[in-house]
Parts: sequence; structure tokens; C-alpha cells
Amino acid sequence: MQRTDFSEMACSIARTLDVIGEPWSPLILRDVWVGFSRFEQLQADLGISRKVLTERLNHLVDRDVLERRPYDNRPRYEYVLTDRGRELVDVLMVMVAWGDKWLAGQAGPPVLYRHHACGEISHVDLACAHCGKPMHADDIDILPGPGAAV
Amino acid sequence: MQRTDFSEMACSIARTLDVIGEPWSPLILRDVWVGFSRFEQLQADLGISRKVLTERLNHLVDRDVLERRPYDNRPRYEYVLTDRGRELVDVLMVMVAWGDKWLAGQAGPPVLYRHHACGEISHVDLACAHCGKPMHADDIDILPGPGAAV
DNA sequence: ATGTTGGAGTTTCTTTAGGGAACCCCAAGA
DNA sequence: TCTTGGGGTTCCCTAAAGAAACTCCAACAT
Repeated sequence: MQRTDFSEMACSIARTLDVIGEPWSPLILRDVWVGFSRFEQLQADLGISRKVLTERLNHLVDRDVLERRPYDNRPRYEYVLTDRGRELVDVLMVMVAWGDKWLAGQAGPPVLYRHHACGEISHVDLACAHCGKPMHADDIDILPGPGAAV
Repeated sequence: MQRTDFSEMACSIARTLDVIGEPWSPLILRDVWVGFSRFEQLQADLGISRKVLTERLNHLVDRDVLERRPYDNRPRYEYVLTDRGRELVDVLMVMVAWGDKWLAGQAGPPVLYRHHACGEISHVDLACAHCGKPMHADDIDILPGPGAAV
């Protein structure tokens, strides 16, 4: 194998990269999330090579992030997020928050998020799933877990 | 250019991918985060090609995610996170949460996070930066922002 | 019955980037 | 002067991305 396989590493980051780490995969996920669900739509919106789009879609379906579903009597298909896929969008939302903050420049963010719960234009932040307080890089200790490498 | 350039797209996900979207970059960031800061350490821990490691480190320093800093009178350098870089770790922490949930299998997660604030083993969750309530893929409306493409 | 259209991919060809191993440079210490 | 170790370069080979052309249906249209 020429490109290193991340899927067998004892690291959840590496394993997640095995799913969405290839070029274009996060953008395909984004497009499906916002409503581009068909091959032709994705190809046109992204400007991706059709060959690579095919490979990525197959991979994402293999990994149970997208589902390929017929939408017509004719052989027509659309791709929709699975539960796994919808939760992966969390990663995208954090990338958006970071990119908006550090890379948007003068023009400002390309898109805005309005939060249903409060109705405000906002963005995501990381909180502890247990106590709800902020949880960032320096707010934790890292300990070996049960699935640690031997 | 053979690989498509994401940096000019009007999308914060694409722009963020221009910074850490290449193979190995997130794992390099992870390693620097947890304390592997030198070339030899990174190369040994990751098993990455020295050529690619050089390219990635230069790119991350270019994008102001890492800082290259001498640590000896001899020509010795270590790589440390900048502010931008430390905030990028948010993305990794969400990848860990997702990977732990969906890919860890029988063995369980390879590492555990103990949150300083509450002392509990926990993981990150996404909250609205404005109201603090949960904020996920289906909890928002997406609106055009000031930096939207023309 | 034949032709056209449009979605959804394949195939083919070219260029680039990753993997691996060998090689190089330099400063300190033996 | 020789060795050692950190921190890279260089070189070659293979795999993967880009681009464009081509294929295969099923439904209309003529």
C-alpha cells in the first residue's frame, strides 16, 4: 500500500481520518448536509473529478456515513446522511468556527448559523459532556484507556 | 496544480482543510499537542516519511499553526502550538469523541480525557457559544454571511 | 422503431504527491 | 580527528488526483 492506512492505529483521530481524511470527503459531507444529494449536483458544486467523487461516495457509504438510496424508477440515486454521518457534521461545525475566526479576513464569514434554540446568530463551542463547562486542549488530562495499544 | 487548492473557496471548511486537510497533518498536530515536539520524535512515533514530515511541518509553520523554535545552542528545533494551533485542537477533540463512539469497538477508547473543571472522565460536546444549549447539525439554519461568494 | 436526453457513473491518460531508503550537514563530545 | 545524533535532502518508484472522453440505461419524443 502506498498511502499509509490509518484505520488500524490505536487512535480515534487516525480512525476518524480513515473515514473522512481523504481529500474532498469533508466537503462532500458538507454538501450532502446542506442539501446537495445527487451525483451530478455534487460534481457541479464541488468541481471534483467524477472518478474521485465515485471513489469517495463509495468509501463513505462503505463506512456507513452516507446511505445510497434510489429516488426514481429509473436507476437514479441520492446520498443521505446516516446517524453516524449526521454526528460527523460536528467535526465540520468546529472547522467552520475555526475557519471563520482565523481565516475569514475582511470579508467576514461566508455563511452564518442561526441556532434554533435561542434564535441568535452563533457558532459552536466545546463543552464537557459531563459538567457542561468549557473543555479545550488545555482543560484536560489524557489517560490511557481500555483500548490503548499494548 | 494537480491537487485542487481549497484555500480560495468561500467556505471555512475548505479553508481549514487547506491548513490541516493533507494526510498526516492532524496526527502531527495531535502529537505536538500531547508532547512530541521534535522532528525525530514525530518521525518515530508516526512512522511518517521524513520527506512528508518536513513538508507538513513547514506548511503548518507557514499557516501559523505551529512555531519552530530552537531549543539548544546546536541547530536543534522543536515545534510548539501557536494560539491558532491550540484552538485547532478543538477539531481533534471532536474527532476523538466521534471515533470513540463509532469506531472503538470492543476494546473501548484508546485514551480517556479527564476534565480539570469537574474531575470526571468525559468527552467534548457541541454547545451554542451564545446560549450554551446543544448545537448540532439539525439545530441550525444556515444563512448567507458577509463573506459569501458573489 | 429510431433518436434524444439526462443521470450516474467508467475508462484512459497525464501529472503530482506519498513511501522508503540512502545520503548530507553541523555542532558537541570522546 | 572520529563518532554521534538531530534535523533535514535527494532519489526512485508507485499510487492517487485531474481532466476529458466514453458508456449504459430508462424514459420520452418523432
